Amino acid sequence: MSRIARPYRNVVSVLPRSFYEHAPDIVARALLGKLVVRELERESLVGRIVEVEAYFGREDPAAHSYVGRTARNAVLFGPPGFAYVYFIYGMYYCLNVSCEPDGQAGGVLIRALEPVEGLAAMARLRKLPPNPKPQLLTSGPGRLCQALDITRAAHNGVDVTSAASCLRIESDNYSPDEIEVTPRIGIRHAADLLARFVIAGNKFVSRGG
DNA sequence: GGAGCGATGTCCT
DNA sequence: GGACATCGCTCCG
Repeated sequence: MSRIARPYRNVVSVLPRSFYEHAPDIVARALLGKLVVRELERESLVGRIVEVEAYFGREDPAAHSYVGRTARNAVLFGPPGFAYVYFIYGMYYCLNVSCEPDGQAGGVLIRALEPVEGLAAMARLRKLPPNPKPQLLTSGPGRLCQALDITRAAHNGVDVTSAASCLRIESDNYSPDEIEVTPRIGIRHAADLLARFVIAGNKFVSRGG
């Protein structure tokens, strides 16, 4: 029996805004292995980032920012380190983090987490029976938003660099051994661009893990 | 285990 | 009106 209840929190700190002030592919790679922390009323839900995709600004036909600034995508054009949450296929939400300096569009889509803390609550939020296969909780962009109760109304524009935020990204100084790079998934335009980054061999990536 | 498909709301043309 | 950075279910092997 360990005296340390939550060893992954030995040295945990929220990532500063400067972490996100770079090109989306740079930030995407760097986000692998970091922790998404979602504070509920009574408990914390935590997952480790194992799969991400970079979406570039005005030059990327697959990016929401390609068409220029609109009401929906405004967060992508704002300062770095803010959550961009959008509603897709009439049913699901997807979580991104804005990057690049203020005024320049760019973002990173969080596609899969390895669940770390709060698995029972995640299963309830996903409306799954108790003790499901953990891969069903947070492997996939729609799934992880459901498991962490992330919605556009509550979380679009939230500052993920604030320690006081109910949705933030932290580091416990873990860094993945090997990173795999592939084309992005589920898009029509620029489908050949190598902008998807996964922790090699991780069982919680959304496909082919 | 993989291909096919329907569900379903919002945004921009 | 059409597209959509998805998912879970069926059917088929």
